[in-house]
Amino acid sequence: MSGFQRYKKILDLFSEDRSSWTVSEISNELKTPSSTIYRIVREMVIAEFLESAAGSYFRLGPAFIKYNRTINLSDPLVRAGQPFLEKLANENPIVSINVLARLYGNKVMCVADYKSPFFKNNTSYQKGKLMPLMYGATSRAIIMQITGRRLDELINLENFYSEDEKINFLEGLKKDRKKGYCFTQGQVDKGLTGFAVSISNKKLGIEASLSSIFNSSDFLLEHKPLIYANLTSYGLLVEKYINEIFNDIQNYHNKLN
Amino acid sequence: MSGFQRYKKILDLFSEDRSSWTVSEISNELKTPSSTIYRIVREMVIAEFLESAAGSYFRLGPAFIKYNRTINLSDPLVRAGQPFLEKLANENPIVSINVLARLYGNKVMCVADYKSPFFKNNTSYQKGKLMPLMYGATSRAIIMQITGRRLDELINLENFYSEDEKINFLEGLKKDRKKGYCFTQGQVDKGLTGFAVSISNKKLGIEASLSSIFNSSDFLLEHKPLIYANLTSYGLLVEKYINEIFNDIQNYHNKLN
DNA sequence: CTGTAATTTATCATATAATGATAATTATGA
DNA sequence: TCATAATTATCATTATATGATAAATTACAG
Repeated sequence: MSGFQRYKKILDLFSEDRSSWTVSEISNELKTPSSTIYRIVREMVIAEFLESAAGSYFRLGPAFIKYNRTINLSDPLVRAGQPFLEKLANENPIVSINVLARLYGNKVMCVADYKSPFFKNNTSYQKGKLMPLMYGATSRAIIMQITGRRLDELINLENFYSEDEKINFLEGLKKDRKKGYCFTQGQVDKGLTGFAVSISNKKLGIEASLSSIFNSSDFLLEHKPLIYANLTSYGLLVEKYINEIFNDIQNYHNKLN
Repeated sequence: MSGFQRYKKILDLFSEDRSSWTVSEISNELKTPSSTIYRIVREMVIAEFLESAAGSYFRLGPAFIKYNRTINLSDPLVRAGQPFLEKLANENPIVSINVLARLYGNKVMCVADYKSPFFKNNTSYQKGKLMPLMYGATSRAIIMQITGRRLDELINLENFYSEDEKINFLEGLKKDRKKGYCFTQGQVDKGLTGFAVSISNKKLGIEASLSSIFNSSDFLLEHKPLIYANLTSYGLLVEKYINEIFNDIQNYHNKLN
């Protein structure tokens, strides 16, 4: 164990299911003497990456809340897109969850969402949760904008049942790219139907999507044109704002130099 | 620079105003050779605490979103209280922002909030933002539950204009403790009025508050009884649920051993 | 309140890792 | 394509982490 790994290995023990650990539990789990763990934990407590809780347990600290807030306030995708999610929900013909998601490594992460007031179900795309790249409209609208070697790399990380399935997937992707949007039913969550368009900004390295998710039971084919029109127009709007934010950032940094 | 500080110093450069840095900018700012910074940044990129953006800039990475989500899903205060914020908003006589906040070090941090659909203003208590301990009902309901040496320590960290002001503050706190709730107007945000009750759980080390914040222009004295009744009853409910969660956690850990 | 066990901190010789100057390689953009 | 900037690799030197142990502090049952 060396460098940042030393700290990360400890942080990674904390999960939704197991959100508090004692030093001796960590020590056992990582097979590392507790004097060492105590030292490292203390460092992270001082830095607020951990905090001590009752009964000599430790849990993740407030630093994560703080940095997460910084990301939210400064991420061009969130800044540009967040304000439109509610409007999009209001203009959709049926109740919906509306999601901004982006590529992180080889996974997709939702970074902002808005749910219509009377939408009852929950989608798996929750803010901060990593989702598979190959299923659902939200993810598909992201991967469909990627081509060439980059796409190959990502595709090769996935386990397809067969070569045929892989070719099939790529064919479908190509068609969606032509159509300009993705439409899937029940791929990620049973009973939910998703629509998505791509959002991208090369200069900022943003590979993302804007999607609306509906109850399959509410959804009728006649809704499709309006949903598509809404997503497309808001998608373009978000990209326009991302670009403006990029210019702001550039100007800011130019001023500094 | 050593230990965790090495990493934290870099992370702390990133802020809402300056959310992307190049290696050479970091190198200048920290007066550290860029070969060293490159090595450290690379480590953090691998760990997803940083990610590279366009134009050789780096920004905070997805790890923070992930860990923040873990905190949200597992924090007993959030888990117990989040579901009630919307209900509280609906039962209040006028539109409101409803906030769960807790003590972190010597600051107060909002960990969950719900805003009535038609509430226009914004409060300074945003999720993840650190707020002063001495102003506003939200903070006051937290500090008023602290006594003895702990209170002295926290009070001594604050800069009061005079000894008189300090004594005054402590007197007011005592009165609020007796009343069972706090009520302030315009202490943090002009034009906003706040009500708050304490939330605590000794076993879990939770020192927190539940508060409702209103537009001062909407607020009438006749609203007070209902607001107070709502806050008190939901406050007790939240504490009850926190306790249940504590028992769950205990059982879980007992099973593991 | 007291004694005891558990938790946390301190110490220190040794092993290990970080540093930074420099060179080599790899993107990037005109 | 070339030229410049960004990134990675190398390595001797310096600084830090490690972990066994002891000491101190805290928690808590009686």
